[in-house]
Amino acid sequence: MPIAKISFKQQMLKAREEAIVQTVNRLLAEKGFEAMTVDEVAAHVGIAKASLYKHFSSKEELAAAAMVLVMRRAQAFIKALPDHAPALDNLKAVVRWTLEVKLAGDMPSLPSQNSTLRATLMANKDYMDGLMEVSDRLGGWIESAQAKGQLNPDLPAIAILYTFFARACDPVLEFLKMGGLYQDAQIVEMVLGTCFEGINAR
Amino acid sequence: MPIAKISFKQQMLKAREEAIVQTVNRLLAEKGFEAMTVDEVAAHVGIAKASLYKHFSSKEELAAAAMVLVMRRAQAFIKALPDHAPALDNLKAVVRWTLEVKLAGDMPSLPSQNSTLRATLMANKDYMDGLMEVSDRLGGWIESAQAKGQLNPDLPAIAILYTFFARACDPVLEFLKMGGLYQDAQIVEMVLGTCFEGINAR
DNA sequence: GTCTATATCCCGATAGAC
DNA sequence: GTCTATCGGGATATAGAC
Repeated sequence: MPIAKISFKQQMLKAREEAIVQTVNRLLAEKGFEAMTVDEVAAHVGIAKASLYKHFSSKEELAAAAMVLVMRRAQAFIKALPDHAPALDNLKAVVRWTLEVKLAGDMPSLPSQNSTLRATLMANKDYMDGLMEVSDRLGGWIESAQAKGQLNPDLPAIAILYTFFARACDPVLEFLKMGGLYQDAQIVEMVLGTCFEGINAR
Repeated sequence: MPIAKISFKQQMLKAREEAIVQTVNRLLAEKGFEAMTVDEVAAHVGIAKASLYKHFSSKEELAAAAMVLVMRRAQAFIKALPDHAPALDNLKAVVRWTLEVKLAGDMPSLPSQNSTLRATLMANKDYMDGLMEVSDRLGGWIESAQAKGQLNPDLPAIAILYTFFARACDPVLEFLKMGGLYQDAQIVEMVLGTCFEGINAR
C-alpha cells in the first residue's frame, strides 16, 4: 500500500509542522519576534535547527505561520457564532475570545515596526485572506450595531474595528495579571467592560 | 576665567547628551529597542559609536535615559496642571498629552518582555521615582473622580491607571494615522473618547 | 529529512592613538 | 572625549554526511 504509506508519512510531517508552529506561537507570545531565536524553537520542538529550515525557509516564515494559525482560529471562532444573534453579542464574544487567548499566552505579539516581518506577512495569502474575512465580518456587525443604536454611530466603523484588533496586544491584561490580585476571568471582564463602556460612570 | 570655561565645557557636554537622548527617543519610538542599533544612534547624532559609550555604558542605559526623559516630561506636564481643577479634567488632559506625544513620534515603545531592559529600568532611580510620582498623582485623581461619581467606582483604581498607561503604546493611533483619513487632532479625540466613554452608544 | 558542524554576518562593546 | 579599527559573542542560515 504505497499510497497509504505516503499518506501516513505526510501526516507525520504535518503533525510535526503543527508542533513547530504551536511552539513558535507560544514563544512569540512570551518573548516577541526579535527576542525569539530559531535555536530556541528547535530545542523546544526537539529537532535540529537545520531540520526546521527544511520546513520553513526563514525565521519570518516561522512567525508568519504562527500568525496564520491564530488567524485561522479567529476565523473558526467567528464562523461558529450564530449569525442570527444580535451583532453586539457576537462582537463582544469575539473580543472576549481575543482577551482570553492573549491571557492564556497564545497570542503572538509582533512588533508592528519590523519591516521584514511586515513584508512577509503582507505577502502571505493565507494571512491576508484571513485578515480580510475577519475584518469584513466584524465590520458588518459593527455597522449593524451602530444602525441599531447600540454602538456609538459617531465613531467611524474602522476606528471601532481597530479598537478591537488592539485588544490582542493590550498590556493591561499582563499588568493586572502580574499584580496577582484578580483571576483571569475577572481581568477579562474588566478589560471587556472598559472597552465597550469606557471608564466613565454611567 | 577657568570656572566659566569649565562651566561652558560642561554645558556643551550636557547639550550633546541631550541630543543623544533625543535621538534615542525618536529611534525607540520608530523602531523599538531591539531593532534600534547603537551604530544608528551614533550616525544620527553625528559622532563615533565609541564616543557614545563615554556617555552611556550600554544600549540599555541609552534606552533608560530616553525613558527618563519622557517620564520627566510627563511629570512636568502633570505638575503644571491646576490642582484645584476637577480631577477628571486633569486626567483627561494627561491622557490627551500622552496620545499627542505618541502620535508625534516621541513616545518610546519598549518591549515589555525584554528582561535586561526591564532590569536596567527597575534599577534606575530617576525612572522609578518618576513612575511612582506619576502613579500617585494620577491615582489620587482617579479615586477622587470615582468618589464624585464621574469615573466608574466598580473598577479598581489600579485598572484605570493601567488603562491610562496603556495609551502610551496604543496601536490604534498608528492604524488610524496610516489610513490617512483623519487629522491627528481627530484621532486623538476619537481615542480619548473611546478610552473614557467606550464604544457603546449612550 | 535529520543530524553535526560550520559559514557568514551583524551588533554591542572595547583598545589604543591622538 | 573623539576617533579608527577591531574583538568577541551570538544569531541566521547552510553544507554535507547519513
